[in-house]
Amino acid sequence: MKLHFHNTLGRKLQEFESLEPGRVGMYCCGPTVYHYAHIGNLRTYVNEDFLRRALEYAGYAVNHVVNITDVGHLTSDADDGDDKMEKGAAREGRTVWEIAAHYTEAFLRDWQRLNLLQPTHWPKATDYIPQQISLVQELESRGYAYRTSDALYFDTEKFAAYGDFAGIKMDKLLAGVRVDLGDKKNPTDFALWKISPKDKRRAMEWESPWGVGFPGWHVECSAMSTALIGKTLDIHCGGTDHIRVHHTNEIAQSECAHDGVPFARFWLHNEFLKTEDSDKMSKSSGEFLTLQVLVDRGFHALDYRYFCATAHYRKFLTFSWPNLESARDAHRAFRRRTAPLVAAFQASQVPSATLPGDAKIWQDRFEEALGQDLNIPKALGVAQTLARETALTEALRGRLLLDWDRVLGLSLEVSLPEPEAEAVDDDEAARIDALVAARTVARESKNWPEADRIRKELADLKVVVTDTPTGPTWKKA
RNA sequence: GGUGCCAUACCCAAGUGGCUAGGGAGCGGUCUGCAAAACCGUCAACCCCGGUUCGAAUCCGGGUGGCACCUCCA
Repeated sequence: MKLHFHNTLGRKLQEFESLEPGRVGMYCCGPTVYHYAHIGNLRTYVNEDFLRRALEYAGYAVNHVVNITDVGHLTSDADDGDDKMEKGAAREGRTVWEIAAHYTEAFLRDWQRLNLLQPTHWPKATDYIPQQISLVQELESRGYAYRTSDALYFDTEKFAAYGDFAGIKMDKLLAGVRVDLGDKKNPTDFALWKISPKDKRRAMEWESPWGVGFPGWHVECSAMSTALIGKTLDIHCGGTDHIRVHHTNEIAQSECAHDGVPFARFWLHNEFLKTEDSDKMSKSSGEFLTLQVLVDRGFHALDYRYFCATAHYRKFLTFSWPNLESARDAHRAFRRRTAPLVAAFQASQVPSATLPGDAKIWQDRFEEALGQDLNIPKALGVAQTLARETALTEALRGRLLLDWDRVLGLSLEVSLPEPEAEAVDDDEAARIDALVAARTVARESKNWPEADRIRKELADLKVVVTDTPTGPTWKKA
């Protein structure tokens, strides 16, 4: 099975090949844990999970690294700006370490609820300070760094290919008036190590050859990816917003420190989730939606996962409640349709070695979609169509769907828990049970008007009765 | 100002030169007393104007509208 990805490096579709046969080193930029992740952040991790799963589906062993940024960097590359972690701590009256622990935990909980596979490594930036310092030392010894009063900066002029990745035309950028140079030599120069002012203590700071301070915000990704994967990554992922500054700087740092060894071979960038009024979701603009808010509104986390699967990762996806509801309905119907098929396969005990020819065609269609720049919406369409394709036996369809679910990650083999029903006290439950029993009596004597009258009465109590082969069930609406 | 992206039916959304994408909603039906679910059927689109071509949603030019990045961001 062949995989093709749109590589930001070169901006074109390219057949994927790993450096080492059968093995993939994949680094994905993770969260800064100063606040909850919003559903826009999470879209990226869901898409990266589809990628991870598609690679494993294709037979690769994936060394998957997602960093946890628990050290504050400044809110800008210039000298001013606040530290996000310290800001979070001030906001909540806690220490930065408490903030990091709390939001890391919340993040991992979302990760699990979305059924995202655990990365091979979850490195924390603060656990890799020595590696970051030595990376900066490499750069300094090779002449790529210079000192100012407050920091050690990377001199982007020394890296000829600096603007290539993002398509920045350096001469035009220089004409820009929005960049305050401060002590920097070039507007694109960025801090490798920030030195704490003599008279001020920071919550997080470390000794270094340049004085007590903290690493620049691009350094951690370079240092940790090298430590855990190697100098050259097969795949590096992130949001489109990172192309311009973060990833451009990661490339500069890494390749200069490693004497030109290419930093990453494939760059995949996720497009944003937008809200209806065309804003991207952003924490800095105030209100934002978390996964918990969706859950509180009665959605299952996997409804959101399905929602993400309906759009290609390089396209904007517009969030609105009706759009999410539509995806939820599609998701629930899909599960109801596939559950009997999966059950039929599990009961059939068919040896799963070879696939009959007519099933092979479906398999090929699904894999082809994955291979076309990870076209999950198309793959999902194939799955939806197969679920209704009666030319294949139920067991065979169940077998294919279960196999494909290794990529879709919807946990089709288990049923989704019912949404939290409104709490009902014992007295009320007893009254409802009595009414339902009375209705059953009426139905048994075919007294339909009476049965319907009771259904109506229950409806007034916000109770919905559903008749099943094993008798009626009810739930509070 | 610089760079780039997008426009597909009621809604979401695939599609990159000929081959029914898919889903949700709606409508009609089958089946269950009714309801729910399921199943079947149905509906409809390629922003505008030119061009290339036997053939264009798809390629090219122009226009209009929307958006993103260039400051922390997924």
